[in-house]
Amino acid sequence: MTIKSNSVTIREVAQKAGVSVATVSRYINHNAPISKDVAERLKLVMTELRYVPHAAARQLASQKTRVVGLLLNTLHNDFFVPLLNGIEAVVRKHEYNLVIATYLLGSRDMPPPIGPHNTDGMLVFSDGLSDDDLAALNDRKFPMVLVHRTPPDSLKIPSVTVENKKISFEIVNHLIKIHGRKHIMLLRGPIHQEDSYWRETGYRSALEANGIPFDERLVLNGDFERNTAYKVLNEFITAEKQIPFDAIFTGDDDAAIGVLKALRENGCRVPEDVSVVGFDDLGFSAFLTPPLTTVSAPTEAVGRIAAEQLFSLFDKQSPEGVTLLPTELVIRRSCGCNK
Amino acid sequence: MTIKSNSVTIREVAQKAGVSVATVSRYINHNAPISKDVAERLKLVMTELRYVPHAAARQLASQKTRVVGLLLNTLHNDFFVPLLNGIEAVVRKHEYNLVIATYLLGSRDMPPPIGPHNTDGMLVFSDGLSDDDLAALNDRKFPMVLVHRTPPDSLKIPSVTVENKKISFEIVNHLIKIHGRKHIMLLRGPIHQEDSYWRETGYRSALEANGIPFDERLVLNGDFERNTAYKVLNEFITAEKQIPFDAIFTGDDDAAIGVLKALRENGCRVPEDVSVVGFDDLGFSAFLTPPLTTVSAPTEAVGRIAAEQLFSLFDKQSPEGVTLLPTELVIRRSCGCNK
DNA sequence: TGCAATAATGTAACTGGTTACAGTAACCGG
DNA sequence: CCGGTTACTGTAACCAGTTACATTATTGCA
Repeated sequence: MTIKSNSVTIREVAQKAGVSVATVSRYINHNAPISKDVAERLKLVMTELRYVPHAAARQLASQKTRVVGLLLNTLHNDFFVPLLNGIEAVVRKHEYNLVIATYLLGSRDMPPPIGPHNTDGMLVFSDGLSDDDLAALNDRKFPMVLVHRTPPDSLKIPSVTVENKKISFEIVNHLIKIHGRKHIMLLRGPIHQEDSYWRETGYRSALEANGIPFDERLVLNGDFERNTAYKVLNEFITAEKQIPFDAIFTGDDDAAIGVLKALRENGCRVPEDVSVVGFDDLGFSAFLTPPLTTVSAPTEAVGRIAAEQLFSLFDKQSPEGVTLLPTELVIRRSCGCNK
Repeated sequence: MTIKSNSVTIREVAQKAGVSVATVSRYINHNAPISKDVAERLKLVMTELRYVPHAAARQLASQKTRVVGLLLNTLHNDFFVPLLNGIEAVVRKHEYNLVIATYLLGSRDMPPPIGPHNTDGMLVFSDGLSDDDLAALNDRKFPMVLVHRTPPDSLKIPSVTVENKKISFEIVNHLIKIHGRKHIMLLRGPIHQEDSYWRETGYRSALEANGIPFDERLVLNGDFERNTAYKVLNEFITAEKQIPFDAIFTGDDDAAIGVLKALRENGCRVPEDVSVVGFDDLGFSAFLTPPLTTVSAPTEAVGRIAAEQLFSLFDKQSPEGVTLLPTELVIRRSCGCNK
């Protein structure tokens, strides 16, 4: 390429200030004493020349990218707004950069877009990475923190997530005990997704505890996404042979929106005919029609804590195992209560 | 530093495959012919060694980062979910990485976290950057596309945003003409923010067209954020001297949530006592209590198109000026209509 | 006063790729 | 059979920083 980089280099700064490049580098990184007048001179020269160190050169020489990655499988959920906010705030505080990438598990032909080659460590959300990839990176001592996922047994990777099972038991139990619901549908999240798994487990144990047989036909497969939720439920309702149901545990609030839409369009009243409950307590959930009974999850805190743990890994601190943040029931009107 | 980088280098690959590093590089970049058997050998060796090129080294040598940046002032709005999705999809398609950073205009002491030193170009959302910074970067021919903001007169930077004024006129006009509202409050977005400005302009012209005097006291300052909206409106309502109002144009749907909360808590019925209308038509807006009358904006398309324009700038294509995407009225129940 | 520790700075090797330049071998039309 | 392409490959300079090592000046303390 013949395009000359028009950016100012450290050597120009050094020359103009009458010092060596090493001194300039030390000044930039504050990692060695610099005499006061040299420091002042450098400060002047650097602002005058509008010098900004070339990131790639720094990264190559120092073997540090000052970048953390966030690997997801999707961004299609309002859930990610608080999560991102938590993460971004911490990353910014540490003066790092944040790279976001989605990586679908299907795409095994190409390597993940982020990893040791371009970040110092990363946050892996849910199924952003396969167990194998996780193990390979862990072998190379690449700093990682899992978010909404616990590590495979053999790997010691810190993990931050929320309590799913007990609270799912509670919310389903609430539908049964308080509202007398007996035909409770479960709208699952993605298969094999961990939150989805534990929420289902809680759901099943609530049924069992109340002597209600588990009915496979009342389990729908969603993906924590409102459009899918709408489509799946709509198909279910308009199917030929009707299976009666009187409540839906939607798995997450975003899907609840799709569920409410499908119910409304099919003339089902919420909560009179069908109770609906969600999970996450997103910002809008209190304002839905009707206000959504759900589980409040500290999503921003999850992001914040996960990011903090990643930075503590950078400082060679020991991993903290699984951090399970508490969740709590938020009773509103969509279950049948009349707050 | 004594920590040896444990990553595989191009030289190891070259040696193991019995070729020179130049050949390996050419194979990686597909920019020169490679004999078939060498290509096959390299493919094998690279997967066997799990070789991933060192991003910083590539960047330094090629003067390309393969990274695009997105600079925002905040992430606190569900609006950003579709925007991010649009952007991310395009970035991924081009096999680039996406860096996200928030940069508050107040922080003039430190330079923006992303720029020519670590990206090939960037998307600047709204007030993510000052006019001065914009001009400086533009002088250096740094590729940029503005999102939800038009460039200062003197700068030719492509810009992608949505039509605000005409549609704001229409929605306020609707409140007046159809519902007979006369004391319409405006909950502004951030001062000096462009969407906010044009929405206000549309609001004012609708008042004027209907012979309703503009009343400064009915203008509240928000920031397109639900908590602020709640706080500001709540203070207004509970203030000592009451100023009557019968409608609110909230400026955006996320703020509408805060507005609905404040109204509900103060015993105002929507839409009986007060009409509420928003802007953006976020995923949840159809499901609020009551369903929100709003303006649908093609936010995902904005992200997609802006990103595409950035990539076309990389190819030295000419900028496209201001791209103004159409918006349309979405009438639901919160204005008083009874769909 | 002498000697070690510390402060401040410079020289140059090194990071892991890309690519200009050069060179060899095979191919091709006349 | 010959000069000109074309296909393929290698050598080594270069990108813009960091840092080990060396050097000199200064300070502290016995």
